[in-house]
Amino acid sequence: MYSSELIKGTLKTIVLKLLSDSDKMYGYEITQKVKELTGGKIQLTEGALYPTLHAMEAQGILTTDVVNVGNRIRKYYSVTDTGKKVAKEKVNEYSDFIDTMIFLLDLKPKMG
Amino acid sequence: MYSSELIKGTLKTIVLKLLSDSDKMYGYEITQKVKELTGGKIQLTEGALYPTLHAMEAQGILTTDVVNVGNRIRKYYSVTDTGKKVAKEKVNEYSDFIDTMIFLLDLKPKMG
DNA sequence: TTTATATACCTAATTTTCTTATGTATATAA
DNA sequence: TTATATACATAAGAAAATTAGGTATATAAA
Repeated sequence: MYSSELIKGTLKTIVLKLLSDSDKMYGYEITQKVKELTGGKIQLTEGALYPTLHAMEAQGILTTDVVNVGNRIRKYYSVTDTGKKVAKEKVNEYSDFIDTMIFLLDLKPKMG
Repeated sequence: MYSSELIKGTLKTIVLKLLSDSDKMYGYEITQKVKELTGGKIQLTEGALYPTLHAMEAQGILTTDVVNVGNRIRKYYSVTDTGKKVAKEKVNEYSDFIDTMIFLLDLKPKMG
């Protein structure tokens, strides 16, 4: 787990990236996917995630689809057309930011 | 200029890196150096910088040396031995974090 | 000459964003 | 029957920044 201050400001970008690459995902699923993909290094907290999802829905970036699974509720989120633009902008901006930080901190990034 | 949320959480790391690579720097100088190195993409605000410098001094990470230049005051900051450790840890942690974000967002970092 | 910009420090109120804590409820494994 | 996992949500508080304001000197431009 990274110190919490590092993760600040990356939540929306991460969520939009994951949702852009899949048809739809629900909140809990997003937390688990991020945990899995980062080997537990990033664990989104529900207290941060849910309000952010609600805000992005209110902004027209996401739409929801509530589904009953057994007796439990699942609220699926999908990226709207507007949201897809926002997602690309966010990811591109973060990519540029990372390049700037790599230069500023004189880092050697690993290649894939 | 990046959207302000991205820069959140990186201030201490940036300041410690710059101070580690130079003998001493004063607050205003740090803002100008960061602006110069990033082509204006990152501009530290004094309202964030000065309280952070004071906090790091109180924590024993930095020491100060006040100098008169003409009739103006300059407060030079240097990294202590403890601070050098903290600086390395911060930069290493951020480096690791960037690798994780590159993987998570599926980015292609530029090489130096 | 006076006005704007740059240098150089600082703090306080507010806002943004997150953590922590709490709540509801079902399903399942120990 | 008790703990853990699933699945949603909100609210109080903390952390970290922005915005706005203050003091003061130096210099370039109008």
